[in-house]
Amino acid sequence: MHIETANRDLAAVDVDLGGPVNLAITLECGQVFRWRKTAFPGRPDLVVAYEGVIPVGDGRQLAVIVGQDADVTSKIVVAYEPAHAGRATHGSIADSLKFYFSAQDDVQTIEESIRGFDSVMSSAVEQGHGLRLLQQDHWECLASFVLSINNSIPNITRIVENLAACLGDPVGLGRFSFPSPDRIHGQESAFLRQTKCGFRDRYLKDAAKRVVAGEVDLLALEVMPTEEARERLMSIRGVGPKVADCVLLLGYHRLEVFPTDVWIGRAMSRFYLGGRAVTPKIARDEGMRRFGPLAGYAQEYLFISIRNSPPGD
DNA sequence: AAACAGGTGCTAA
DNA sequence: TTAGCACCTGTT
Repeated sequence: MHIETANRDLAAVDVDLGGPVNLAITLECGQVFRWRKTAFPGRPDLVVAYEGVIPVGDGRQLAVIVGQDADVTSKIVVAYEPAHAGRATHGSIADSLKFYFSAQDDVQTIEESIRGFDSVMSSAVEQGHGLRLLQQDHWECLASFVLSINNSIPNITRIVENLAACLGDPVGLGRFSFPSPDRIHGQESAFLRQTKCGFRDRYLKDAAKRVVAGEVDLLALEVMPTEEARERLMSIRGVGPKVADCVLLLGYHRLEVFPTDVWIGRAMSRFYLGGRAVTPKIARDEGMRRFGPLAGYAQEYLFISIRNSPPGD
């Protein structure tokens, strides 16, 4: 398919993920920081649309617009600028999207299983229906969650976008790639501060340095046992238990991990630990024990649920 | 405009 | 082992 608009030439491809997807929930739940709400050009029927940047193989990135109609189905439509697609073909771009959106996850079954735990999770799944845990680029995920330390989602988004604009390459739609570790490692701290990353500049640089030096081999982590990979990630300054768990879940699709931030801590305390204040470690252990191999999805539903109705509301 | 939100590293008990 | 503090930016 082909779309002509006033100032750009877009190609479009339909993608079926084989199970429900809700783009708004998936792209705005805080697992990823590169997507913005937009209008899908020439397709007023696609009332939900987001513009972002995804990996398309060989370390290349491409700006895309993804859209869906008002219903939560398994179908999305993807548009991109062919001029920026490089060697990626129509078909390979569709495949890249299937991978990114974890088409291999049977989310229908996952939702049913987690619903079955109790009324808390049943309500949480209802609110998060169509959520998909993504499979993001390893480095972008690691860097993004280093930037998430003691920071809010709008702020993280702003910094990531600044980094791309300052140090990335054009990937279409006026967007820029997320800069590689060596690009970031080469920058002065004073320069990085311009992106508003604040005190996280040295953490970001340490992460970049360790990756460039091969001391943290992001590809090798793929085949490492989760606990070992976690320890390796935590050897980076600025990567503690929460950031490591986010990278394992969202960059390596280790669905058994249960990242525990203050919100999840509150949720676990309120719903499962008798309301008493608990350490993040206790909350995490309880989450992993309860939800086992589905802990990652459970965590995200819980996050959506607790943020919809915070304690003391 | 002062208070607040948010993980991690570091130092002190 | 853990408690308490500093770190930066943006919002209320």
